[in-house]
Amino acid sequence: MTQAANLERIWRTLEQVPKGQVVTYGQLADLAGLPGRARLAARALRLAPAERALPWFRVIGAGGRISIPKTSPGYQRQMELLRNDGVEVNNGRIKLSEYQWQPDLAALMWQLEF
DNA sequence: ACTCTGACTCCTT
DNA sequence: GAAGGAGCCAGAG
Repeated sequence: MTQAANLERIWRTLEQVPKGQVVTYGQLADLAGLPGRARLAARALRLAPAERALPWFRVIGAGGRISIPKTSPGYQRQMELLRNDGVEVNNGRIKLSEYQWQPDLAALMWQLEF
């Protein structure tokens, strides 16, 4: 498995996340078939080509917290985008019990290609 | 080869 | 809660 392939898996998994729902870095890595590689998921987001228009803002830290420093401009941007999705964000926190993505089998079928 | 660093997590204070 | 430490993996210097 090359690194490029791992990034691709993460990106494709991220594309499945529907509007109004979120995933944590760890969950995204797990779903992409890369258990325990939350940091790789974070890196994948940073390296994601803009033209791909991935919903990077639907990825949050474990426990439902926005994982961007409050001092960074990206913090406010992510909150806006999430609220635009209809997701409630209170003081940088999101209720996972309500918004965490629960993928169905169909959404993960693409993985069988590997 | 080695040290640093990070859009991460988990566990302990 | 906040803070610190330890795994963690990859890229950068």
